[in-house]
Amino acid sequence: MTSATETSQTRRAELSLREAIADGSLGAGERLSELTLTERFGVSRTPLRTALVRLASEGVIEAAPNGGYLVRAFSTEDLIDAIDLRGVLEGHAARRAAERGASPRDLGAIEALLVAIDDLLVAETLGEEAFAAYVDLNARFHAALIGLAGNPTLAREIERVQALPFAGPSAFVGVQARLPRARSILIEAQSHHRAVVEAIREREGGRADALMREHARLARRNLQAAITDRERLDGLPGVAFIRDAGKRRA
Amino acid sequence: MTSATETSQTRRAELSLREAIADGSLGAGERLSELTLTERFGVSRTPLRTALVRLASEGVIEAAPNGGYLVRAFSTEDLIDAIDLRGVLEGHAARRAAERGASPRDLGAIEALLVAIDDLLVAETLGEEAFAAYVDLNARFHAALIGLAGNPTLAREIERVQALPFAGPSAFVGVQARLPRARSILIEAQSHHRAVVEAIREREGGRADALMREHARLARRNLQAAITDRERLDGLPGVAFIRDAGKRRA
DNA sequence: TCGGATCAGTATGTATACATAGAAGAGCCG
DNA sequence: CGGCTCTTCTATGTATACATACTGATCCGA
Repeated sequence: MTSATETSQTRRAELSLREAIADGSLGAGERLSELTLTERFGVSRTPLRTALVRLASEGVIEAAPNGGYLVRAFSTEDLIDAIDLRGVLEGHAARRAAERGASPRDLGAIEALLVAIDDLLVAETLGEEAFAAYVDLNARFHAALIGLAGNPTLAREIERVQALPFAGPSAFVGVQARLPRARSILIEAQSHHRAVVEAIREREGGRADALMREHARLARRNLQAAITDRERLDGLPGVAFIRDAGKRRA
Repeated sequence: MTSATETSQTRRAELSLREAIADGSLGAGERLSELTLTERFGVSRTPLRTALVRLASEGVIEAAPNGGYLVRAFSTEDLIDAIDLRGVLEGHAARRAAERGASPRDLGAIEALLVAIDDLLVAETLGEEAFAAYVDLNARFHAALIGLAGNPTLAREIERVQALPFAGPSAFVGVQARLPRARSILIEAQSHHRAVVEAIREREGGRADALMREHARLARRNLQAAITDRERLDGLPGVAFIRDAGKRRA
């Protein structure tokens, strides 16, 4: 293998495709021309098609009826559904973690993440880098929480739902960076984090479940705030997806 | 296109592969040789590889670290996790259906399925064909129920979880065909069906949720019965998957 | 002028050729 | 006799060639 880049062509095609869709340079509903994409990404059709099949099975793109693929368009309702679904799945993960019990070591690791997030939030205002750090820590917290459930199947499904960028744990936190009450929303989120860890420690499964569902509603709230203030959105990751898809199955 | 079979090579490869895995002729953990499969299925490597990528993204097979694919091996715990996950997702679907309300027309359609199932269960003993009819009606009931939630994202995820054959709505009902209390278990399942439709009609979201979770436990009970009576299993769909996968991620 | 049909261009689905990396076996050395 | 290494072979990942089906436009006829 050419150790120059040390990455397979398929991976390159997949990452390039994901990026192009996430940043909106391939817009929602747009038809994907294989030939165009091959020269744009510098790979041949074979690895590109592999990437297309993968993204299609994730739901980021969809197969057109008469061949080819389209960038999937999501309606506002679709986004809400996906966010709620994440809440349900993470809620179940938290419940299972509480029921089966977490080791002091695992609890310690996750609490260390909470302390790190606290450290970020003591500042009065949060700059770009602080937000980036928050997004990173938040993602790690959620991953750790899911790990506590000890259920690889569940973890896999959550990962899949999050493959839709707007459904990730930090979806639309970027909205908060441009809102005056940014910090207060993050503080509320962190409050949920602390409470769910406590619930897991105390083996309160129902409470842990409810907390994570409510936690997902924060993302939904951000989404709705963003919709009412549409111009605020430009350039935010995941925004490229928001376009009312024509028909919604009844 | 060759109208002889009127089906794409990719679809043929995918179906053949699924079937070979489900019936156990490709056993859990087995390495998949592309060349062997191409001549076995009568397709070339390109559509076969497309099918492999698809099944890998579904979790039926997995990519080997150094290239190629393996039939995925599932431990008993994995099966339980998948069944529980289905319960959580279907429970959420039922809850949403109850909360948003179902039209009399939709409720009528789903109740017609219940009546059809009732008709099957009045017989004292159930033959092979009655079981087949039950499996079909049961699958349609579950599909209709999920449809009532009006959430395509959720429906899609449930479909994905069920792609693991042992997690489908009728998983391990075949076990019941060989158990003395076969009919009584089906009657209990049907009781759940009726109750959940009633809960949806009465907009009792929490009840509907709990019922579907409990309903999934029936499959789990069947699974456990099957495990204790392992020899009873042979030839059952989904059984080919049961093989304790070596390590389970902590 | 509008509708339809035919034809050209193009894109996708499929097959196959090629290169490289991993695996297996044989031979050599200790 | 055992272990290590080299070689050969095979399988996968990638590139490309080919065939067919769809898309679009243009031309003809009503």
